[in-house]
Amino acid sequence: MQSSEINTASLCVTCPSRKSGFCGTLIGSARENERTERNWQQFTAAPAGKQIANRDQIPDLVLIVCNGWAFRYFQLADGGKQILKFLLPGDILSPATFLRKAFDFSVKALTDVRLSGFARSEISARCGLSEDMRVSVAEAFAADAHDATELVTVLGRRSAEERIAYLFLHLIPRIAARTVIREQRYPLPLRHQHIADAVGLTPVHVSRVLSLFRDRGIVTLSDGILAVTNFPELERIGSLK
Amino acid sequence: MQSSEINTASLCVTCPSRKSGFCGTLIGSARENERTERNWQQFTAAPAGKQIANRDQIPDLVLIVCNGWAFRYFQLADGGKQILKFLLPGDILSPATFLRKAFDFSVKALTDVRLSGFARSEISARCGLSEDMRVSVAEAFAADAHDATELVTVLGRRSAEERIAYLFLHLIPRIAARTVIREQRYPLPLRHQHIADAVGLTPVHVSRVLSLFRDRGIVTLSDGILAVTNFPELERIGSLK
DNA sequence: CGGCAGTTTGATGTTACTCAATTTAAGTGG
DNA sequence: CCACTTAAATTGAGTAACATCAAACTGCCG
Repeated sequence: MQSSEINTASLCVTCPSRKSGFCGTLIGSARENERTERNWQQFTAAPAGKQIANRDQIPDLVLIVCNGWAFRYFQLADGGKQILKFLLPGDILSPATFLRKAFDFSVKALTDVRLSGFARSEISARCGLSEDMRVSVAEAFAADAHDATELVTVLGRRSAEERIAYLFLHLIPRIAARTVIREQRYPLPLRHQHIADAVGLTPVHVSRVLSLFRDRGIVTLSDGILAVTNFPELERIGSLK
Repeated sequence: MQSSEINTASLCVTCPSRKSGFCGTLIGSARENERTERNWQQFTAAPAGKQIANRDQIPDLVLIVCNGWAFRYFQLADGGKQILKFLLPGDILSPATFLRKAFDFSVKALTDVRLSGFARSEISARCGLSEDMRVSVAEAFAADAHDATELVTVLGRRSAEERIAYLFLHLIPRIAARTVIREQRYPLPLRHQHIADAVGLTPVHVSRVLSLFRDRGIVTLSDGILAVTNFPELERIGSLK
């Protein structure tokens, strides 16, 4: 089960999908690449569970996940969390960092992760030069906006089963774009608690729903592997349209 | 109770708040204004209840609400709606239209509204010229992202009372930026059904919660006026932090 | 006056939460 | 390899929150 990795030297080549990560035009024309390379920071490593970014922080770097999983979340006063998005290799921690803007959320490493960062000043400069760069930045915002629209709808209007099915359906293609999948088995390093925090349920109820899915032969989640046994049914339950 | 209005001729002047609407740099330097003016479309009027934009549609205009209220929503197959955001004068129907991208949602007029539109090609051209313009576009995305983060958190983790209190707290400053407010009475043209669709409840339950708020002397909503009688308590209930 | 849309209220049902106990899995040190 | 520990998952029982259904009530407009 090889996992993909993004590194500074070959970002465009290694990035699994132009649509899902911010890498399409980050490395621009050949002429400019030399300058670009120098502006990438060294890798930063973080162990599983470590908080990578804080709400209200204003970093000078636009950070990207190179390896491993992380997640954006909003911390509640009562100790609860709402997970906003799971971050896979190629994902930007926060598009808001393109501007000189504070994070709206915190970010935590889910597995061990490595990050790379790019100076915001460099991005801004490039936006002045290249239409592709501007579009690329805007696309990053637009992709997040799209996800947010769907997530709001799911949380506002769908049942527990539908929420969890939606989460899986949303993650499956993103995982598949980054690893070789055999026999519909997707690596998914989530605890029940993470799923609960992502879809607005309790871990206890997540367990019950997953048991149901298992008994009905739809999906099985164990040992960090999501095995899909009845995709059409999963889609019927979790699809928004 | 005068209501504010945005019009083509004096967008910068009339717009109530640079932060809440997209108008800060839409009209750029004096030198360029003449060209800009010509590119604004005539007003478009829509009666209350009319659908203004469809999901999956790709318009050539970036549309802005000039007058009245509208809302973005996601239509479900089962007839349900999820309202994503209420649009007040100065708000862009969808930042995604800056790119050549389909709407992620539909938009409907809540009251009678007037709209104005700007050719996307014009915006793109200006992005090439002006740093302010680029920032302005990015700010529009970032503002929506911020709202979405909070809304997801509210829907995922808070009770009915908290959701409704949050909605009011979120709307109050936006209304105040656009009308003169006396005695804590805010014009709010929402039916219970709209509130329900916005925060993921049924209109029946919205009615019960509003009765509670009224009985406890927190807020009263009737005749399209939201009268706030105990703001600190409302804030205690609806605040996210 | 009648009709309609929206709100309110009551009774009942369902979903998902809470609390608590039990099981399973994964280490860890002997 | 085996006790011991600890985190996570499962299961059951009771409860709270919100939905659903239905009926009555209100204001408004023709």
